[in-house]
Amino acid sequence: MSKSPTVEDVALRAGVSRQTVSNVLNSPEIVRPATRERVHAAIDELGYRPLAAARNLRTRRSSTIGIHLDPYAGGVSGVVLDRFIHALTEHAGARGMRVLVYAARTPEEEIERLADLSDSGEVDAAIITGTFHGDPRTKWLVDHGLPFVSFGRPWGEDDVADPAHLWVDVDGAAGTAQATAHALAHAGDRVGFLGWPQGSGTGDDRERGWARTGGTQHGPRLTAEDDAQQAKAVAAGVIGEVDALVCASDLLAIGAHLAATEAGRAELPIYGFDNTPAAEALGLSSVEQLPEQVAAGALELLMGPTGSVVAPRPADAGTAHVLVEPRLIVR
Amino acid sequence: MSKSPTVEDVALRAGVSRQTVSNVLNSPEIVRPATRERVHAAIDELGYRPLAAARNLRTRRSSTIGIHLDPYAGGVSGVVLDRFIHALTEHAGARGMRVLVYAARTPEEEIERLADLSDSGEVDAAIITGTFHGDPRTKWLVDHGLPFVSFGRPWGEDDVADPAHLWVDVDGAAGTAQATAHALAHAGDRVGFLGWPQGSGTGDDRERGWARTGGTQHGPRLTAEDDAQQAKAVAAGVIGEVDALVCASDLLAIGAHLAATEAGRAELPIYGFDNTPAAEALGLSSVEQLPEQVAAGALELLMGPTGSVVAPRPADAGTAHVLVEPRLIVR
DNA sequence: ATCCGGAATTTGATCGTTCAAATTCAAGTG
DNA sequence: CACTTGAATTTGAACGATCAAATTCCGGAT
Repeated sequence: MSKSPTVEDVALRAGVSRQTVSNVLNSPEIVRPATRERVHAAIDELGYRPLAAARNLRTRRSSTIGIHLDPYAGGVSGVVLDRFIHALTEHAGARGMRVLVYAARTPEEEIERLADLSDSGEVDAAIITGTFHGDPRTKWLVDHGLPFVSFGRPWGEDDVADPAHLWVDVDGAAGTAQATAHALAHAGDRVGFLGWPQGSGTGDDRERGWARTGGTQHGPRLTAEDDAQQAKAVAAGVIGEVDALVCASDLLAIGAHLAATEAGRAELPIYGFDNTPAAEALGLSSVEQLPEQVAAGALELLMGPTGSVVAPRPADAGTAHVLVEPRLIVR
Repeated sequence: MSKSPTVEDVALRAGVSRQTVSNVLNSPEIVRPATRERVHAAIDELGYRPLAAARNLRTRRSSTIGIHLDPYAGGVSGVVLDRFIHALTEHAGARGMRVLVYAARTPEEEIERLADLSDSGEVDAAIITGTFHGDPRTKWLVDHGLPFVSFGRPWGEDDVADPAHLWVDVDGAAGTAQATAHALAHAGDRVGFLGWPQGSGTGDDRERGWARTGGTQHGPRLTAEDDAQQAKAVAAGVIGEVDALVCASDLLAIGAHLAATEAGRAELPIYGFDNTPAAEALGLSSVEQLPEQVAAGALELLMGPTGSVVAPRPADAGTAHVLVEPRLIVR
């Protein structure tokens, strides 16, 4: 295995200078077409690829985005994050970006990782997930000057009119609203809601969609932790009194489904959230988050509509976020 | 934001030379303790971190491992890969390695990505998943000289005595054997097996565990594609004739569970594989793959028991693989 | 006092790329 | 034909770290 060719080797072969080769790769439009072709030919013949480290050193850019990998919590919803990361990787690749994953178990540890990656220049930007009100990570990132987008809005403030930073999210209320409307149209008036205990931004948001679509008028509102057995127990009490149940997560929906089945009402329409493989396997309707669109939105906020370098959009009112409308999958 | 300090700044501050600072970071043992402390103090005061690009350029190493991210196939088993990647990221971090993910939809596209990452020096090694007999990726990797480990053995040859490359895997047969033994001990003699159509290395391996533990003697052997509805249909025919069902995947197990429930035998012991959240939610027993151990094994093959640079173990007979014994989770 | 040898530290060179400035080229103008 | 102008191309320097070789330091033997 001989050592790989450098820009100099290509230049020699094409009868031009280093810089012209570099220009062909980075600013093709300023190179005369005939020259450009000659250089391309040389590149192909030698199988040349720029060494990332050298380029990164000179340009002080890594063209890499860091993203946190949640510890396995046992919850169903990890799937959404996984699909998001996958979509992000694909979109990033199309824009000449790479995706580096890092692990951390606490927000503090995550800040330490981010400091590593940022100061050593390994990432140009980060994407954080599962933000909450008063999240130390967002403050640190803003102070530190590392461009970033959060998947999940910065609950607590008016995050649309006065955003603290860039964010992407799924419009949970719109999702449960779709589910509720579908239930009202096809199942009956008594549409209940099974959600999480109050206080989580995401959960409250999803409940809002049900409430504003008329759910409160006829159906009960139940609460359980995100656990199938607990959901089953809670749901069991109302199976006879509802025509349908809208749930804040697939896990809750599975619990409700188990309760319905035991009560002999297996056909009771139940709507989950996240459209996980489990919901699909059980034949439950579910709200699909469309992680692909979220990923595209995140990159757009970080890099502009078509750019191939990180150039975050300013966090101005109304334009600092992407809110994706989810889609109900009926089964 | 002033520009970040370099090794020179630290040296100046500590009253030593560049190289000594470098030595403190890379070969602390050759630096006199007093000097070492002085340098460390300077590093802390300035908040210095080595610039990865510069180091990578000089050392011709990236300390990064590339791993493929599967496209979302809709299957339950993605969870295992996700947990594997998470564990890999944690272990890698502890050894000073980073994990870069890349996306590809076909083996050919994956080879193209690997060529990119390898030739541009962005990764020092790769981990590929879902290998099959005659996989073009392994041949390419071997020819190209990029160190790698496959998650999944190179089915087809005698991969233990005459391994073509390094690999890690979970002992599927051992897993179904555990499940079968448990069923025989607690449920009854008639233990059936619900697997995939013959021909997939993984599936055949899992069936083998059931067969060799005595399953064939008393229970039926069924086949379905990895789809809950199909599994349900197939299982429905034998619910009355078995005391337990061992399945090749959680998705099959869910299908079987649905069939059992409809037939009024909801309590029929059913064993899945992968221990996905869905199985947990439904209260099904399942074989847990222990992706954490697989990840540790992969790194050990690539970097030795404690090393912090990529130095793959030679692919010799008997020592070129790590086969993890899975664990049955009883519910 | 001088010399020796290993440990500790410093110096000079280099990795491959792109930036910034300088140079050459080609076409048009007076 | 010399002269301008803008486009195309080349040259020299720099990014920040580590390697390899050279140098200094220091205690012990002569």
